[in-house]
Amino acid sequence: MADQLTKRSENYSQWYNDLVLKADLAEQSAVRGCMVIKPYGYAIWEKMQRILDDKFKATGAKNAYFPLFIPKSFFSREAEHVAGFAKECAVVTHHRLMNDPNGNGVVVDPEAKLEEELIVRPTSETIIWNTYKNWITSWRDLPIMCNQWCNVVRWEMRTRLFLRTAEFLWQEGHTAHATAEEAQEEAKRMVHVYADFARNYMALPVIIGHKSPNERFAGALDTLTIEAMMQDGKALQAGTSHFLGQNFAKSFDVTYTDNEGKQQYVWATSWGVSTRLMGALIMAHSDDNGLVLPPALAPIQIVMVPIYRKPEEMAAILEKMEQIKKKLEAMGHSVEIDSRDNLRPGFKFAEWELKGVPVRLAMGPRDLESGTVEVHRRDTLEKVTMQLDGIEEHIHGLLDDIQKTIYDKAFAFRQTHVEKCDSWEEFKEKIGTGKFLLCHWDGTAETEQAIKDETKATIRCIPVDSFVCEEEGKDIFSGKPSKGRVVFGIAY
RNA sequence: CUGGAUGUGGCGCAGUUGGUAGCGCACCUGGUUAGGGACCAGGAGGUCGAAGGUUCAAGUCCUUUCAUCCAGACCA
Repeated sequence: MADQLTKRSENYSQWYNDLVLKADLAEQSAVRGCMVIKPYGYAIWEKMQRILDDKFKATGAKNAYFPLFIPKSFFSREAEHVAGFAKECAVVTHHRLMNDPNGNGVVVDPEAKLEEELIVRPTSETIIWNTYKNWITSWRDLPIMCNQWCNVVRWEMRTRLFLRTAEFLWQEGHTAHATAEEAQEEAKRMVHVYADFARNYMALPVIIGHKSPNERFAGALDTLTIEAMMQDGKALQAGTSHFLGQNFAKSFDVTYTDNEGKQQYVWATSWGVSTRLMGALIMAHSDDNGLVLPPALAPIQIVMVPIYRKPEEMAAILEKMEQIKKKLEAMGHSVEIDSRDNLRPGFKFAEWELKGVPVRLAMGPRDLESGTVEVHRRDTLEKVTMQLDGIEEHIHGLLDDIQKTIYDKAFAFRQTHVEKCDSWEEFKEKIGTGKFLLCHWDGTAETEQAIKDETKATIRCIPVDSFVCEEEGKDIFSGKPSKGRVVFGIAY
């Protein structure tokens, strides 16, 4: 009996959850709101990490590591920042356990109360800026560009595998610059690094843009974002890069002496992407047969399934497969031969499809005789029988083609789900149907909030590289003058 | 925190008017199978989220509590 996924149309959330579980990516942990990332899921994350890390280093950033615990007092320094995170912080108050005098197991030792509570980092701006203070004295020390790969904790009320867990893995870059221009340039550069990664590796068309003041990172002067559209038409913020101005420098008193001998506050940026990217990957490309992984991120790019009756057949097929595998690996591809002999081919086909492996090769006695192999591509589910001769080159090209096809499909989907809208009535009707709407906005937080209250829609971004529309118009809600259109959507 | 629901072998579920647990999948053994999620036979595994109560007897009734899920508010 086929172990089918819930159809997408019925309940997208349920479908997504089933997908994550059944594709063996992750599961809910026994710890509230946390997630266990399983080896196959983690392999995807590792691949993402490796690619991103190389890109960061190419911009001059260096990896570092800062503490998990942040003294509570650090949070009181930057008012806006604490307001943004205060409601979702885990706090360490004690440092010791003891046996319960009443015999009820182990309890917290009341004697071991911390003088000052420690906050489990929800993000590291505060502790990093407290550290940067000691690293920066002269203009010659700048810029400083550090990135750290770590976990952070945000005590969310409702959690969702990969998209919003209490603890998640991410990368956070924190840079310090001598001038505002340089910092703004850095923030801009990093959002483009993210967009490039999303588009070329995740096969995810994203919109680059500025966040509206309401949606900005707590403590930022400007937040740049990449916004992706999922298959249900909802928006997912996939990465952000912030221009923090001098807010943190002033809060933590980080100054340098410029080349004229004057004391100046430094300018800051921070940028990050998280395991949420995996959620984006899953929701953007998967179908009812399971995951569809872009070859650039698939832990296994090619799987080979032998079909046989007798041991001699199996030996002969496996030998052929090993030859192909070697050649493919020499070309830089990851290959797996599924030689498990307790499972039938049909079962293996279904299982590897569920896991999203881009290309599957099947070879049986018939192929052995005719010198052929069956090539199946995950994205279109097409199957062709081909001559073995030159098969490696064909697969090499096929992987590129799959990568492109997945992107094109997601791109076409988004293009048909974005439209201009100039009537409030129309807006209310269409926004819930899984679309991004390009609308005029008067630039005020009040209007944005009013629209959100009434429709749940938020300004996903003020686009800068696609859907840019800087024409005069009237705000869709208030009717006040507007200088251009922004992207509205319902977000995850 | 508000509203709704659910907690029974690893997973998904059933359990009638209370009479101390059953099914499917998965698992183990043996055999037959193998080009789209195999079949037969045998086998192992739970004391029903937790605590308390009613009763001769509780998965089933009552009270309390905890946890999870869904929808809100919040968020990457």
